[in-house]
Amino acid sequence: MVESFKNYLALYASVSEKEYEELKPLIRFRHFAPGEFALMAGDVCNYHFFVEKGLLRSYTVDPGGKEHIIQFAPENWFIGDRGSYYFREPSGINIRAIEPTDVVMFDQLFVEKAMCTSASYAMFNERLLQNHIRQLQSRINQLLSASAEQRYLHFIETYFNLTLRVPQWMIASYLGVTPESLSRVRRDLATRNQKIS
Amino acid sequence: MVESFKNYLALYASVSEKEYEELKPLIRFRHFAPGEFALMAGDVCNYHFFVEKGLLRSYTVDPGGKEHIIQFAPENWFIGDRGSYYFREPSGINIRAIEPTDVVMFDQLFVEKAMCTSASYAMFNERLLQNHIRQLQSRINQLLSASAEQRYLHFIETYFNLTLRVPQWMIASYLGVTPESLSRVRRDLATRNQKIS
DNA sequence: CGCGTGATTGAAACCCTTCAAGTTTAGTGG
DNA sequence: CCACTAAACTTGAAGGGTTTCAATCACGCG
Repeated sequence: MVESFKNYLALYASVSEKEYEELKPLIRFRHFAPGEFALMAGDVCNYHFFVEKGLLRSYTVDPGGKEHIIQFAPENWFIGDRGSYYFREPSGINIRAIEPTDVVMFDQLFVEKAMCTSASYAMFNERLLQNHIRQLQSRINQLLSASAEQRYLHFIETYFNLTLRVPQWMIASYLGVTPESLSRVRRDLATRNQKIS
Repeated sequence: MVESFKNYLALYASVSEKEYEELKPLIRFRHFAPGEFALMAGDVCNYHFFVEKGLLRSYTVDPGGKEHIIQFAPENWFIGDRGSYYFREPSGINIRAIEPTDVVMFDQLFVEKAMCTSASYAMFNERLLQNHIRQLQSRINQLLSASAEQRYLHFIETYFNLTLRVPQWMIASYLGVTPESLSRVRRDLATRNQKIS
């Protein structure tokens, strides 16, 4: 067992070994095989997931049956549906494994306990929330203003390590374009770079 | 003075009259004329704004000089740039009055004091954050999946009262389409409704 | 090998934008 | 109260970026 969750909390939330041991009974470890669901749309999201190893994705399915990827979660990322989790509503999103994935699952009880146990955990939690908002905001901004090519360039710049692990059609879905369009964008970028050199 | 901020806090954050009086020295009242800036891109966002009367909007300006509206804030809404505010970074957004607007301005000190003074304020603040995330998420989802017409229908459904106060080109900007496109969408909707009746 | 999934390519269609007129509306000063 | 102006909204025609649909290619795996 790698226990990267422990290391992560120590590093970013200053949770000591002793504090972690207190909290450990409240968390659950689980494995997901590729394609397996961690959350199905319609269910209430009872857990947040921390990815120790592997890769998850969250996505919605529109009325036309098309998937739209909300987020990828590789190692040391959190994923879940805060809206559903916090307001106890059925979730509109699915969370599913891309690779074989080991996660830590934790719920509201854990968060409350952690905030009591470790003073810095509350601050960490706040920072997580604020950062999440910042990231969502920036994505909205991009969807409003950038072309397919600009979005793709921004994606590989920001998540370069993912481009090798995620099938291309999922990246297209994340960017809000069709797989065909992304393929053409990539071809045009490649031919343009050839001409330059 | 209407003091709708006081009423709002009493209603949603269970802040008593006495608690409010304690906090009042930390807030600032201000008026903005139409077109006036409450925050200019490049500055750090030092305050959150609560709109007592009037209407604000926040927007970004892309490299091509086009405006993209992030949010409208009518009476009893909060507006600000959480990212800039929390991480102390220069903001990328402008906040500006559409109508003559009275606001309450408050900063981190107010929030911290409020959380100490009123136990329920912390919960309220958390709910505000979570709700914000939920709303951003839903907007991303819509930008990924909905056509101009669907977005417009969703907008008038959700913010009907705003459609009468906000110029149409700003609604277009919020939806991520050109004013011309929105005009056509509206015409098509109108003629279609005529045929039905 | 053959199957399935993902990636690519082409051609046509579609939605939306752009640009360039008009038209309407609202506000201002005579 | 009207005339004038500027801004907002509308409309048309042309163009661009993306999608759609269909076919083909590439690859990994039972």
